[in-house]
Amino acid sequence: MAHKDDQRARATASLAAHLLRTGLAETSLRQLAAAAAVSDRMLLYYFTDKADALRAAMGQIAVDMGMRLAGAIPAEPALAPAALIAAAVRITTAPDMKPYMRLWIEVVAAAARGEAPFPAIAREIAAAFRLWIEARLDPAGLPDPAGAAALILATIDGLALLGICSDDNITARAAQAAQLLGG
Amino acid sequence: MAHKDDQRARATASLAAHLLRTGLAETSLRQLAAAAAVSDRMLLYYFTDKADALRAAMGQIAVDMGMRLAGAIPAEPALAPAALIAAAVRITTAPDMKPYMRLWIEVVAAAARGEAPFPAIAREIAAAFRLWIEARLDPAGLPDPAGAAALILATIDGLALLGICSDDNITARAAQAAQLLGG
DNA sequence: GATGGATTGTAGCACTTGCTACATCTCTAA
DNA sequence: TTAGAGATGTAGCAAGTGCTACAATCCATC
Repeated sequence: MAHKDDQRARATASLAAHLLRTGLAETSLRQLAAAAAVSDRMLLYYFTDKADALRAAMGQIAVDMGMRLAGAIPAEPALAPAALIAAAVRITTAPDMKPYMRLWIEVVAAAARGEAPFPAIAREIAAAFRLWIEARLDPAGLPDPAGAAALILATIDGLALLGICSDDNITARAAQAAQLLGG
Repeated sequence: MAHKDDQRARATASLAAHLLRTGLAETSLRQLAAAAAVSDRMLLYYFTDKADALRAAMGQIAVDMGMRLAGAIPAEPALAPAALIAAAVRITTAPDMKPYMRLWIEVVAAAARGEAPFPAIAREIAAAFRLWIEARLDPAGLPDPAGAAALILATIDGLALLGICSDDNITARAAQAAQLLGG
């Protein structure tokens, strides 16, 4: 049993790296198994089914990303909206964050399609993101801090989306325009 | 030949409606054929292959959406950024626009995955959107009007994305926060 | 009515999908 | 040393995928 848990953990890490590298383009059972360097038969021994494997990998990724963000912007002091936008955009458009943001867009789209297990995952991650922003947002003078936090999240996600279907130049200029709001 | 073109046009309209209704969740050849009320064999007679059928349907949808937007905000007079954001958000978050925005998100994700014919489609539509915004944006006092237009596009897309993975309440509040920027 | 192209149906191919039945192997506890 | 649980391989299933070969039908022109 210990061995099985161990192998499951190892496979989870491999799958997480695979998803960050390739997005959701190669997520058939056999492709996932190859990425984890096991047979598809064994993948379904470590995980109850394909959705379980994806769930585990996405959970790992969410934890990774959470630690990155927590380290990047401390919870104190709270920032004014413009400053928080500027900081958040700077972080999430950095090159090493790109795989995370791209995967995030794909997860949301899979959720829109109703493809298990992504609807639940997307809701969880979005909520966590939003609370993370809200915790760092100075509510002074804001009629609706939660709404403002959600708007900041939308702006970040929108920039990530733009990065997929526009060239790097115009995307960078949009990010810069967002940062200029923060002076 | 005329008959074939006619049938192709009819099928294109059916496929466009189907995509708006179901997104990209049901896009196998047989599902598309059922949506167009023809056999899969005939779908591949009207179109050269599946990608061609999707391309035609998406083209139709892009035209539809373009007309809606053109009618919603006239090209003159140009608006200040805040006012344009407010107007654009009001329009793109309206209920009858939701299917278009949801499909758009799915198309971008399919493009990220490299799934033909979506990469090309996504780039075309994003560019058209961006130019549409830029044409309505008063450049006075803006250091980079094109970058500002791209940011507005990102904000709109981000709100659409938020609408998929957050509840309606918080999404509406984010949209309202965006509109408040416009006074 | 015959001819020939345009149109349409039938049937299927080779492949991928998620998943499973069953046999075999390994390794520990008695 | 053997019984039994855990771990792994082999093989395959039923369903779905995009697409195609082939034959049949329709319909305008000669």
